[in-house]
Amino acid sequence: MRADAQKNYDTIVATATLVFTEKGMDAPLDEIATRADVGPGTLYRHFPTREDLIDAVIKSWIAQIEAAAHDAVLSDSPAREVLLSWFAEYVARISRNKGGPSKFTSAMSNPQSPIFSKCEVLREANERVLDRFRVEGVIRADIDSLEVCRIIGGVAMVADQTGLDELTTASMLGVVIDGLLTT
Amino acid sequence: MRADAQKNYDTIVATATLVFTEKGMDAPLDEIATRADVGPGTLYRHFPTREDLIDAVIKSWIAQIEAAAHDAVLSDSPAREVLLSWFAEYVARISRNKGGPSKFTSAMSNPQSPIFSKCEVLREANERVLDRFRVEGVIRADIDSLEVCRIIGGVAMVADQTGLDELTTASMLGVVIDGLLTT
DNA sequence: ACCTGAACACCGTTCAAGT
DNA sequence: ACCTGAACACCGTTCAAGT
Repeated sequence: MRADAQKNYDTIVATATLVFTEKGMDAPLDEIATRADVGPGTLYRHFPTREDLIDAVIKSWIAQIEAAAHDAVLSDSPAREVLLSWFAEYVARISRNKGGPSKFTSAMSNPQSPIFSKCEVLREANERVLDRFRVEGVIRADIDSLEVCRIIGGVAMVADQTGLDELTTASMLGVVIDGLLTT
Repeated sequence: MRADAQKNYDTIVATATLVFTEKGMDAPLDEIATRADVGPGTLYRHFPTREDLIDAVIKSWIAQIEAAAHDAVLSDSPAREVLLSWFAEYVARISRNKGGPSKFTSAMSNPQSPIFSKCEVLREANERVLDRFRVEGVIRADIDSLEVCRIIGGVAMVADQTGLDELTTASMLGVVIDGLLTT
Protein backbone atom coordinates (compact mmCIF):
# COMPACT_ATOMS: atom_id res chain seq x y z
CA MET A 1 0.00 0.00 0.00
CA ARG A 2 1.27 3.45 -0.90
CA ALA A 3 2.39 5.65 1.99
CA ASP A 4 -0.40 8.22 1.59
CA ALA A 5 -3.00 5.43 1.29
CA GLN A 6 -1.72 3.79 4.46
CA LYS A 7 -1.83 7.09 6.29
CA ASN A 8 -5.43 7.70 5.18
CA TYR A 9 -6.40 4.17 6.15
CA ASP A 10 -4.99 4.60 9.64
CA THR A 11 -6.54 8.03 10.12
CA ILE A 12 -9.95 6.75 9.02
CA VAL A 13 -9.84 3.82 11.45
CA ALA A 14 -8.71 6.07 14.31
CA THR A 15 -11.43 8.60 13.55
CA ALA A 16 -14.08 5.91 13.16
CA THR A 17 -13.11 4.50 16.56
CA LEU A 18 -13.67 7.94 18.05
CA VAL A 19 -16.94 8.65 16.24
CA PHE A 20 -18.33 5.16 17.01
CA THR A 21 -17.61 5.81 20.68
CA GLU A 22 -19.36 9.16 20.57
CA LYS A 23 -22.35 8.33 18.38
CA GLY A 24 -22.51 4.56 18.05
CA MET A 25 -21.85 2.18 15.19
CA ASP A 26 -24.60 3.69 13.04
CA ALA A 27 -22.94 7.10 13.03
CA PRO A 28 -22.88 8.89 9.64
CA LEU A 29 -19.90 7.81 7.54
CA ASP A 30 -19.91 11.36 6.27
CA GLU A 31 -18.83 12.66 9.66
CA ILE A 32 -16.02 10.14 9.84
CA ALA A 33 -14.70 11.17 6.42
CA THR A 34 -14.93 14.87 7.24
CA ARG A 35 -13.20 14.56 10.61
CA ALA A 36 -10.53 12.32 9.09
CA ASP A 37 -9.96 15.01 6.44
CA VAL A 38 -10.53 12.71 3.52
CA GLY A 39 -13.09 12.76 0.73
CA PRO A 40 -16.04 10.37 0.95
CA GLY A 41 -14.63 8.47 -2.00
CA THR A 42 -11.46 7.68 -0.07
CA LEU A 43 -13.44 6.17 2.76
CA TYR A 44 -15.35 4.05 0.25
CA ARG A 45 -12.21 2.91 -1.50
CA HIS A 46 -10.79 1.52 1.74
CA PHE A 47 -14.07 0.33 3.24
CA PRO A 48 -16.72 -0.59 0.64
CA THR A 49 -19.29 -1.28 3.38
CA ARG A 50 -19.88 -0.03 6.90
CA GLU A 51 -19.11 -3.50 8.18
CA ASP A 52 -15.67 -3.43 6.58
CA LEU A 53 -14.97 -0.31 8.60
CA ILE A 54 -16.38 -1.88 11.76
CA ASP A 55 -14.16 -4.89 11.13
CA ALA A 56 -11.07 -2.69 11.08
CA VAL A 57 -12.15 -0.78 14.19
CA ILE A 58 -12.85 -3.80 16.39
CA LYS A 59 -9.68 -5.60 15.32
CA SER A 60 -7.78 -3.83 18.13
CA TRP A 61 -9.89 -5.18 20.98
CA ILE A 62 -12.04 -8.13 19.91
CA ALA A 63 -9.48 -10.76 20.94
CA GLN A 64 -9.33 -9.42 24.50
CA ILE A 65 -12.48 -11.36 25.27
CA GLU A 66 -10.46 -14.55 25.30
CA ALA A 67 -8.79 -13.49 28.54
CA ALA A 68 -12.17 -13.04 30.21
CA ALA A 69 -13.25 -16.47 28.96
CA HIS A 70 -10.03 -17.93 30.31
CA ASP A 71 -10.77 -16.51 33.77
CA ALA A 72 -14.28 -17.96 33.67
CA VAL A 73 -12.93 -21.37 32.77
CA LEU A 74 -10.46 -21.40 35.66
CA SER A 75 -12.59 -19.76 38.35
CA ASP A 76 -13.67 -21.99 41.23
CA SER A 77 -16.60 -19.84 42.26
CA PRO A 78 -20.12 -21.30 41.98
CA ALA A 79 -21.27 -21.92 38.40
CA ARG A 80 -24.10 -19.41 38.53
CA GLU A 81 -21.77 -16.71 39.76
CA VAL A 82 -19.12 -17.42 37.14
CA LEU A 83 -21.66 -17.50 34.33
CA LEU A 84 -23.23 -14.26 35.51
CA SER A 85 -19.99 -12.33 35.43
CA TRP A 86 -18.95 -13.99 32.18
CA PHE A 87 -22.20 -13.10 30.41
CA ALA A 88 -22.09 -9.60 31.89
CA GLU A 89 -18.60 -9.29 30.47
CA TYR A 90 -19.76 -10.59 27.09
CA VAL A 91 -22.62 -8.09 27.01
CA ALA A 92 -20.32 -5.24 28.04
CA ARG A 93 -17.90 -6.06 25.23
CA ILE A 94 -20.46 -6.17 22.44
CA SER A 95 -22.13 -3.08 23.91
CA ARG A 96 -18.89 -1.09 23.94
CA ASN A 97 -20.37 1.05 21.16
CA LYS A 98 -24.05 1.83 20.82
CA GLY A 99 -25.61 -0.34 18.15
CA GLY A 100 -22.96 -3.00 18.69
CA PRO A 101 -25.20 -5.77 20.07
CA SER A 102 -27.42 -5.63 17.01
CA LYS A 103 -24.48 -5.67 14.60
CA PHE A 104 -22.63 -8.54 16.28
CA THR A 105 -25.65 -10.72 16.92
CA SER A 106 -26.91 -10.39 13.35
CA ALA A 107 -23.51 -10.95 11.76
CA MET A 108 -22.93 -14.04 13.87
CA SER A 109 -25.60 -15.87 11.87
CA ASN A 110 -24.38 -14.56 8.53
CA PRO A 111 -21.13 -16.07 7.18
CA GLN A 112 -21.20 -13.51 4.35
CA SER A 113 -20.75 -10.66 6.79
CA PRO A 114 -17.35 -8.95 6.79
CA ILE A 115 -17.31 -9.21 10.57
CA PHE A 116 -18.37 -12.86 10.72
CA SER A 117 -14.88 -14.06 11.66
CA LYS A 118 -14.77 -11.54 14.51
CA CYS A 119 -18.12 -12.88 15.71
CA GLU A 120 -16.64 -16.35 15.64
CA VAL A 121 -14.06 -15.16 18.15
CA LEU A 122 -16.90 -14.13 20.45
CA ARG A 123 -18.75 -17.39 19.93
CA GLU A 124 -15.67 -19.53 20.48
CA ALA A 125 -14.85 -17.72 23.72
CA ASN A 126 -18.39 -18.48 24.84
CA GLU A 127 -18.02 -22.05 23.63
CA ARG A 128 -15.00 -22.58 25.84
CA VAL A 129 -16.80 -21.36 28.96
CA LEU A 130 -19.90 -23.40 28.19
CA ASP A 131 -17.79 -26.48 27.49
CA ARG A 132 -16.31 -26.36 30.95
CA PHE A 133 -19.72 -26.41 32.57
CA ARG A 134 -21.04 -29.01 30.15
CA VAL A 135 -18.21 -31.30 31.17
CA GLU A 136 -19.06 -30.64 34.80
CA GLY A 137 -22.65 -31.47 33.94
CA VAL A 138 -24.07 -28.32 35.51
CA ILE A 139 -25.61 -26.91 32.32
CA ARG A 140 -27.84 -28.34 29.61
CA ALA A 141 -25.95 -30.14 26.86
CA ASP A 142 -28.55 -29.60 24.13
CA ILE A 143 -28.02 -25.85 23.65
CA ASP A 144 -25.03 -24.90 21.51
CA SER A 145 -22.91 -21.78 21.85
CA LEU A 146 -24.50 -20.06 18.84
CA GLU A 147 -27.89 -20.28 20.45
CA VAL A 148 -26.53 -18.96 23.75
CA CYS A 149 -24.84 -16.08 21.91
CA ARG A 150 -28.17 -15.28 20.32
CA ILE A 151 -30.10 -15.24 23.59
CA ILE A 152 -27.46 -13.18 25.38
CA GLY A 153 -27.24 -10.99 22.28
CA GLY A 154 -31.00 -10.44 22.50
CA VAL A 155 -30.67 -9.31 26.10
CA ALA A 156 -27.82 -7.01 25.06
CA MET A 157 -29.88 -5.56 22.21
CA VAL A 158 -32.78 -4.71 24.50
CA ALA A 159 -30.43 -3.22 27.10
CA ASP A 160 -28.61 -1.22 24.42
CA GLN A 161 -31.74 0.15 22.74
CA THR A 162 -33.54 0.88 25.99
CA GLY A 163 -30.55 2.19 27.90
CA LEU A 164 -30.98 -0.25 30.79
CA ASP A 165 -28.57 -0.16 33.71
CA GLU A 166 -26.25 -3.03 34.63
CA LEU A 167 -28.42 -4.29 37.48
CA THR A 168 -31.49 -4.72 35.31
CA THR A 169 -29.39 -6.36 32.63
CA ALA A 170 -27.82 -8.71 35.19
CA SER A 171 -31.28 -9.69 36.38
CA MET A 172 -32.27 -10.71 32.84
CA LEU A 173 -29.03 -12.62 32.43
CA GLY A 174 -29.85 -14.40 35.68
CA VAL A 175 -33.06 -15.77 34.18
CA VAL A 176 -31.21 -17.05 31.14
CA ILE A 177 -28.55 -18.67 33.31
CA ASP A 178 -31.18 -20.43 35.42
CA GLY A 179 -32.59 -21.73 32.16
CA LEU A 180 -29.21 -23.17 31.22
CA LEU A 181 -28.36 -24.71 34.58
CA THR A 182 -29.46 -28.29 35.19
CA THR A 183 -29.30 -27.98 38.95
CA MET B 1 -62.90 15.86 11.02
CA ARG B 2 -63.78 17.04 7.51
CA ALA B 3 -64.90 14.34 5.10
CA ASP B 4 -61.86 14.61 2.81
CA ALA B 5 -59.52 14.57 5.79
CA GLN B 6 -61.21 11.47 7.18
CA LYS B 7 -60.94 9.76 3.81
CA ASN B 8 -57.24 10.56 3.58
CA TYR B 9 -56.67 9.38 7.12
CA ASP B 10 -58.33 6.04 6.40
CA THR B 11 -56.51 5.59 3.10
CA ILE B 12 -53.15 6.33 4.71
CA VAL B 13 -53.73 3.81 7.50
CA ALA B 14 -54.88 1.14 5.03
CA THR B 15 -51.89 1.77 2.78
CA ALA B 16 -49.47 1.81 5.70
CA THR B 17 -50.84 -1.54 6.85
CA LEU B 18 -50.09 -2.93 3.40
CA VAL B 19 -46.63 -1.39 3.09
CA PHE B 20 -45.64 -2.42 6.63
CA THR B 21 -46.59 -5.98 5.74
CA GLU B 22 -44.55 -5.88 2.57
CA LYS B 23 -41.47 -4.00 3.77
CA GLY B 24 -41.63 -3.86 7.53
CA MET B 25 -42.26 -1.06 9.98
CA ASP B 26 -39.23 0.91 8.81
CA ALA B 27 -40.57 1.20 5.28
CA PRO B 28 -40.17 4.66 3.68
CA LEU B 29 -43.05 6.99 4.60
CA ASP B 30 -42.60 8.38 1.13
CA GLU B 31 -43.86 5.17 -0.43
CA ILE B 32 -46.90 5.13 1.83
CA ALA B 33 -47.81 8.69 0.86
CA THR B 34 -47.33 8.02 -2.84
CA ARG B 35 -49.35 4.81 -2.85
CA ALA B 36 -52.07 6.44 -0.78
CA ASP B 37 -52.19 9.24 -3.38
CA VAL B 38 -51.58 12.00 -0.89
CA GLY B 39 -48.80 14.55 -0.58
CA PRO B 40 -46.10 13.97 2.04
CA GLY B 41 -47.44 16.97 3.95
CA THR B 42 -50.81 15.29 4.36
CA LEU B 43 -49.22 12.23 5.90
CA TYR B 44 -47.30 14.47 8.31
CA ARG B 45 -50.37 16.44 9.25
CA HIS B 46 -52.18 13.28 10.34
CA PHE B 47 -49.15 11.47 11.75
CA PRO B 48 -46.38 13.76 13.04
CA THR B 49 -44.12 10.80 13.80
CA ARG B 50 -43.72 7.29 12.41
CA GLU B 51 -44.89 5.94 15.74
CA ASP B 52 -48.17 7.84 15.47
CA LEU B 53 -48.76 6.01 12.21
CA ILE B 54 -47.78 2.68 13.72
CA ASP B 55 -50.18 3.37 16.56
CA ALA B 56 -53.06 3.79 14.11
CA VAL B 57 -52.08 0.68 12.15
CA ILE B 58 -51.84 -1.69 15.11
CA LYS B 59 -55.07 -0.43 16.69
CA SER B 60 -57.02 -2.98 14.63
CA TRP B 61 -55.27 -6.05 16.01
CA ILE B 62 -53.33 -5.29 19.18
CA ALA B 63 -56.19 -6.21 21.53
CA GLN B 64 -56.51 -9.69 20.01
CA ILE B 65 -53.62 -10.80 22.17
CA GLU B 66 -55.92 -10.79 25.18
CA ALA B 67 -57.76 -13.82 23.82
CA ALA B 68 -54.50 -15.77 23.56
CA ALA B 69 -53.63 -14.77 27.13
CA HIS B 70 -57.06 -15.88 28.25
CA ASP B 71 -56.51 -19.31 26.72
CA ALA B 72 -53.15 -19.58 28.47
CA VAL B 73 -54.71 -18.72 31.80
CA LEU B 74 -57.41 -21.38 31.46
CA SER B 75 -55.38 -24.17 29.88
CA ASP B 76 -54.78 -27.24 32.05
CA SER B 77 -51.74 -28.43 30.10
CA PRO B 78 -48.36 -28.54 31.87
CA ALA B 79 -46.98 -25.10 32.76
CA ARG B 80 -43.93 -25.37 30.51
CA GLU B 81 -46.13 -26.27 27.55
CA VAL B 82 -48.60 -23.46 28.18
CA LEU B 83 -45.85 -20.89 28.60
CA LEU B 84 -44.09 -22.08 25.46
CA SER B 85 -47.14 -21.63 23.27
CA TRP B 86 -48.03 -18.37 24.99
CA PHE B 87 -44.57 -16.86 24.48
CA ALA B 88 -44.49 -18.17 20.90
CA GLU B 89 -47.81 -16.44 20.36
CA TYR B 90 -46.49 -13.24 21.93
CA VAL B 91 -43.43 -13.30 19.69
CA ALA B 92 -45.53 -14.01 16.60
CA ARG B 93 -47.78 -11.02 17.34
CA ILE B 94 -45.02 -8.48 17.82
CA SER B 95 -43.20 -9.97 14.82
CA ARG B 96 -46.23 -9.62 12.56
CA ASN B 97 -44.33 -6.91 10.68
CA LYS B 98 -40.59 -6.85 10.23
CA GLY B 99 -39.02 -4.42 12.66
CA GLY B 100 -41.94 -4.85 15.07
CA PRO B 101 -40.06 -6.54 17.94
CA SER B 102 -37.59 -3.68 18.14
CA LYS B 103 -40.31 -1.01 18.05
CA PHE B 104 -42.54 -2.65 20.66
CA THR B 105 -39.79 -3.64 23.06
CA SER B 106 -38.21 -0.19 23.01
CA ALA B 107 -41.51 1.68 23.36
CA MET B 108 -42.54 -0.51 26.27
CA SER B 109 -39.88 1.16 28.44
CA ASN B 110 -40.68 4.66 27.20
CA PRO B 111 -43.92 6.22 28.49
CA GLN B 112 -43.40 9.13 26.09
CA SER B 113 -43.79 6.87 23.08
CA PRO B 114 -47.03 7.25 21.10
CA ILE B 115 -47.40 3.47 21.16
CA PHE B 116 -46.69 3.09 24.88
CA SER B 117 -50.34 2.41 25.72
CA LYS B 118 -50.45 -0.32 23.07
CA CYS B 119 -47.36 -1.87 24.63
CA GLU B 120 -49.13 -1.80 27.97
CA VAL B 121 -51.80 -4.02 26.44
CA LEU B 122 -49.08 -6.51 25.54
CA ARG B 123 -47.50 -6.30 28.96
CA GLU B 124 -50.80 -6.66 30.81
CA ALA B 125 -51.72 -9.73 28.78
CA ASN B 126 -48.37 -11.20 29.78
CA GLU B 127 -48.94 -10.12 33.37
CA ARG B 128 -52.19 -12.09 33.52
CA VAL B 129 -50.55 -15.28 32.30
CA LEU B 130 -47.59 -14.87 34.63
CA ASP B 131 -49.91 -14.13 37.56
CA ARG B 132 -51.66 -17.42 37.14
CA PHE B 133 -48.41 -19.33 37.40
CA ARG B 134 -47.13 -17.15 40.21
CA VAL B 135 -50.23 -18.03 42.21
CA GLU B 136 -49.65 -21.68 41.44
CA GLY B 137 -46.08 -21.19 42.61
CA VAL B 138 -44.52 -22.74 39.52
CA ILE B 139 -42.59 -19.65 38.40
CA ARG B 140 -40.29 -17.21 40.17
CA ALA B 141 -42.07 -14.38 41.92
CA ASP B 142 -39.21 -11.88 41.73
CA ILE B 143 -39.36 -11.20 37.98
CA ASP B 144 -42.05 -8.76 36.87
CA SER B 145 -43.92 -8.77 33.59
CA LEU B 146 -41.92 -5.85 32.16
CA GLU B 147 -38.72 -7.77 32.59
CA VAL B 148 -40.25 -10.87 31.00
CA CYS B 149 -41.50 -8.76 28.08
CA ARG B 150 -37.99 -7.44 27.65
CA ILE B 151 -36.35 -10.87 27.62
CA ILE B 152 -38.94 -12.33 25.24
CA GLY B 153 -38.69 -9.13 23.21
CA GLY B 154 -34.94 -9.65 22.98
CA VAL B 155 -35.46 -13.16 21.63
CA ALA B 156 -38.00 -11.78 19.15
CA MET B 157 -35.58 -9.07 18.03
CA VAL B 158 -32.82 -11.57 17.32
CA ALA B 159 -35.24 -13.88 15.50
CA ASP B 160 -36.64 -10.97 13.48
CA GLN B 161 -33.28 -9.53 12.47
CA THR B 162 -31.70 -12.88 11.74
CA GLY B 163 -34.71 -14.46 10.08
CA LEU B 164 -34.76 -17.47 12.41
CA ASP B 165 -37.38 -20.16 11.97
CA GLU B 166 -40.02 -21.00 14.58
CA LEU B 167 -38.22 -24.07 15.88
CA THR B 168 -35.03 -22.20 16.66
CA THR B 169 -37.03 -19.43 18.26
CA ALA B 170 -39.01 -21.93 20.34
CA SER B 171 -35.76 -23.46 21.55
CA MET B 172 -34.58 -20.08 22.81
CA LEU B 173 -37.91 -19.46 24.47
CA GLY B 174 -37.53 -22.85 26.16
CA VAL B 175 -34.35 -21.69 27.86
CA VAL B 176 -36.05 -18.55 29.14
CA ILE B 177 -39.01 -20.55 30.41
CA ASP B 178 -36.75 -22.95 32.28
CA GLY B 179 -35.19 -19.89 33.86
CA LEU B 180 -38.59 -18.71 35.05
CA LEU B 181 -39.85 -22.05 36.35
CA THR B 182 -39.14 -22.89 39.99
CA THR B 183 -39.59 -26.62 39.47
C1' DA C 1 -59.59 23.57 7.52
C1' DC C 2 -57.10 20.86 4.75
C1' DC C 3 -54.16 19.59 0.79
C1' DT C 4 -50.35 19.99 -2.51
C1' DG C 5 -45.86 19.65 -3.95
C1' DA C 6 -41.75 22.29 -4.31
C1' DA C 7 -37.85 22.93 -1.47
C1' DC C 8 -34.51 21.88 1.90
C1' DA C 9 -31.54 18.87 4.80
C1' DC C 10 -29.16 14.74 5.46
C1' DC C 11 -26.66 10.88 4.18
C1' DG C 12 -25.03 7.12 1.35
C1' DT C 13 -22.74 6.14 -3.10
C1' DT C 14 -20.51 6.89 -7.58
C1' DC C 15 -17.28 8.63 -10.80
C1' DA C 16 -14.87 11.98 -13.83
C1' DA C 17 -11.09 14.76 -13.19
C1' DG C 18 -6.97 15.46 -10.97
C1' DT C 19 -2.16 14.32 -8.70
C1' DA D 1 -2.32 4.07 -7.75
C1' DC D 2 -4.76 6.95 -5.13
C1' DC D 3 -7.45 11.10 -3.92
C1' DT D 4 -10.90 14.75 -4.48
C1' DG D 5 -15.26 16.58 -4.43
C1' DA D 6 -19.08 17.41 -7.39
C1' DA D 7 -23.14 15.00 -8.47
C1' DC D 8 -26.83 11.90 -7.88
C1' DA D 9 -30.27 9.14 -5.28
C1' DC D 10 -33.06 8.53 -1.40
C1' DC D 11 -35.79 9.85 2.29
C1' DG D 12 -37.51 12.64 6.03
C1' DT D 13 -39.50 17.24 7.04
C1' DT D 14 -41.27 21.91 6.31
C1' DC D 15 -44.05 25.47 4.46
C1' DA D 16 -45.88 28.83 1.08
C1' DA D 17 -49.41 28.64 -2.06
C1' DG D 18 -53.61 26.83 -3.24
C1' DT D 19 -58.70 24.95 -2.65
